[in-house]
Amino acid sequence: MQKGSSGASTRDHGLAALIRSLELHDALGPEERRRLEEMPMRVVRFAHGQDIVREGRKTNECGLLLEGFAGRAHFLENGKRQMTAVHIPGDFIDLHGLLLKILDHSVVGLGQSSVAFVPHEDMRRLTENYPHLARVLWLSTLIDAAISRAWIVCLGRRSAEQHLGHLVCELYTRLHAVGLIDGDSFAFPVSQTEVGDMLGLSTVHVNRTLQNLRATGFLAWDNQVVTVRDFGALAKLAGFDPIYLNLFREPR
Amino acid sequence: MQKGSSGASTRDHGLAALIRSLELHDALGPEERRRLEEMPMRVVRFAHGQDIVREGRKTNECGLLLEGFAGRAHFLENGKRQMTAVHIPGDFIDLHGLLLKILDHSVVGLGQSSVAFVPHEDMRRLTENYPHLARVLWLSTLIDAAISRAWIVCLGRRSAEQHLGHLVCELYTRLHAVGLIDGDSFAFPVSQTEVGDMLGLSTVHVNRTLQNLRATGFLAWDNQVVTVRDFGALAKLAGFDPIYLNLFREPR
DNA sequence: CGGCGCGTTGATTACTGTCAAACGGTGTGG
DNA sequence: CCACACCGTTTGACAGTAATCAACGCGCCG
Repeated sequence: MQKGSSGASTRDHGLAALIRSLELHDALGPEERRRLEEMPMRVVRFAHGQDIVREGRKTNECGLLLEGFAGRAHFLENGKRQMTAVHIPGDFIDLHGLLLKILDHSVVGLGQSSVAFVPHEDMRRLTENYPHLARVLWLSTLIDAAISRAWIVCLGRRSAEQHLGHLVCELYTRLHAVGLIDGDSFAFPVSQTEVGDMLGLSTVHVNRTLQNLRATGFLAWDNQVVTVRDFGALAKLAGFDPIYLNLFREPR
Repeated sequence: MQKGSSGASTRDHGLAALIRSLELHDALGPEERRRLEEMPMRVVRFAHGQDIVREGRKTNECGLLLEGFAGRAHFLENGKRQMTAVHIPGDFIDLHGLLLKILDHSVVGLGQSSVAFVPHEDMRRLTENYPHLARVLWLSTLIDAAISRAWIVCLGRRSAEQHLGHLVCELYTRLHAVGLIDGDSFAFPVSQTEVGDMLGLSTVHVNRTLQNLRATGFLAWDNQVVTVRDFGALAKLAGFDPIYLNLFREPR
């Protein structure tokens, strides 16, 4: 873990990502926005694979992902690993730690990432004084939960091809919503082994499944860059319906 | 759906279940408890398999499960079904609907159940005026999310035997925490097909997996009654660690 | 040059789904 | 009271999916 030499620009950039991310679901008032901007935060950069938050630890800060990706990783007795979520810039990676106290999983960096840590007491004060902001933050954890349910459905009842396609659709849609899609592609700095940990598949099978998907022509995935050639067709193949991401503004 | 002829006793009983359930994680103040008890609610009974909340519907009430079980059910294009959670008495079954507005899944009754519906505006007022109570309610949705993550881990990386064992451990632990375990067993009024929809398995495979588990002697499961003969051994087999259920009181 | 991580391929094994059928209990109609 | 249909459980045979084991190629870096 390296202390962030990154100055105010990373901070401002990340804050903008958070606010944009929250405002996907409901507009914030100027006062709410100002309070968020005033939050004290400590920016830290992480290399690929580093633990951002470690399982079982009592935390006293919330991590806000500024750049890069992060995954929630659960480790089993037998050494296997299962990821349960992927976070993108603007996401709180452990907002649930604010109330859960002890986390049952780690959060690891995917690619180079930077995270702003905000003390729990500041978050707490914010939620106590600004009930609407508290609801929007609550909502963001509810959407995380909705994404978890979608993962359960994919794991339980979809084919490997559908599941991998669904993951791409999910990431594409979420990244697109916060303006992080470049043309029709995005960098996704993870190995096929790590994709396997997201989908609950072996590395070998991820490789073969990916080949099948590439053969459809709906997407390309090379050198850790994913290109969605035909989103509609991919979404149909994967049974992806973005409704669960709640990407519409509405008073909450 | 039948209107509840059930009088005040069902209501009081269910309210007690809610408060006991919330107080598993943090004590409530007398004022908070009183406010909860004053909530207007409409009690409705459901038969097995009935929809309690229907997918895609805009709701204006939250359902609080008073008696019986309920499952969150997602339906796929091909007619398959995957359940993503099981609720027990004292749980809000769609508290997330308060902020999500549109639900991406249905909630179906498992066994005969009764549900108290509370208008969103009352819930909203409660959370605005009582920030601590809001946090405890938020926490309850975070624990639901933690349970979802555990399901993902089971689906992705555990054997069918472990997964089924984990489900039994989860239910046993949660029911025990609210005093709903009778001796060392509990009624679980679902068919093996429905268990399959929880575990992402076919009915036939549920049957065979269950036989394997019965053969260990750690549990019995007959006539929809589950008996846990050796919880420690079952938990070890299933890799079950109750930490994620947050069953300890702490200021939140 | 040699080691290493990652992607890829082939062969084999294990797990799980599907199809089909039988069994037992329950409720209904004759 | 019995015949029958229905539902859930159970069993067997078979097919399909995914894990495992092993090996190879390629690019990168010391």
